[in-house]
Amino acid sequence: MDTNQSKISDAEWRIMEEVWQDAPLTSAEIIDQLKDTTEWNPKTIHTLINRLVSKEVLGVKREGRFKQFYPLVSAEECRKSETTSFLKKIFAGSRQMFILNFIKNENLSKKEIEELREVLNQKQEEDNS
Amino acid sequence: MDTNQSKISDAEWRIMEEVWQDAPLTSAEIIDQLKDTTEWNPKTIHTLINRLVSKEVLGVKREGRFKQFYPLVSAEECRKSETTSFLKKIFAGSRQMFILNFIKNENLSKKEIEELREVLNQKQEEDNS
DNA sequence: AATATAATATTACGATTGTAATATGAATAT
DNA sequence: ATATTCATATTACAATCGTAATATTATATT
Repeated sequence: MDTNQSKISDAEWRIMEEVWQDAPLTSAEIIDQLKDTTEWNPKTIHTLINRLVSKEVLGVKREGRFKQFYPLVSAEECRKSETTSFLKKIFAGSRQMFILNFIKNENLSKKEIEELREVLNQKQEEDNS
Repeated sequence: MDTNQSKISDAEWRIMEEVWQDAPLTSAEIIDQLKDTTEWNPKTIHTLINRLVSKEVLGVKREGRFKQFYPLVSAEECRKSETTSFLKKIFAGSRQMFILNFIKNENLSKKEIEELREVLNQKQEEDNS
């Protein structure tokens, strides 16, 4: 089992966010989206897109004179696998250790804590049904 | 403010774990520790140690004919900063989004959920005092 | 049709990372 | 004292990443 297939780099991840949010997109559209939130040169964005295609994370279909890009992997999947590597590296793979640490250290707001308790309650009910 | 100073790579992180756990250590000791859990060539471990020294994450003191290495940054700090970059990349910096997702997706065991609720309760009491 | 522009492809280049090999200097064994 | 071994230092090398520049091809304009 290949746990760590082609990872998505930090910069590439920004591209994927746009595509996940609103696919399919042409490179021009992606570039346009990222105009506001990054300082990247369009050439750079092209490079990133192409790398994602090579990694088989982005799919391409030609639509007339343009190419359109769409995700080949879901954001969910990717987040999950990134979370797993993160936990493995930083918290020896222990979710428990991580989450306790997280709650302790990240000073969550009252509201955040409330919300968390909510979710946990629900979760627990599910389990008991 | 430099948010993202010299990061510790995946492989380097394994070295740091040993040193955090039981410093100071000589390179021979580090190598010995890692014998069980990795397949790394001792040369590789030396390289990693030296890089950590360059990054000023490991300190060195000469003890007679040996060098001893000790952490210059705490595990806490490092975990925290890694957590921050992770959240920034994967969950647009949103702790809330992350943790909800985490609880939903990671199927935590009953026991884990219990424990979580415990911690949250305590946290909430602290806040209310 | 010729030229300008826009889309796509190819190439570049230094930094970091994983993974060492080689070289040197110091200490131990014979 | 010399040879061997161990600690440390220097060098290597391909893959990935951030950050593009240049080249080519296809379309739109005049």
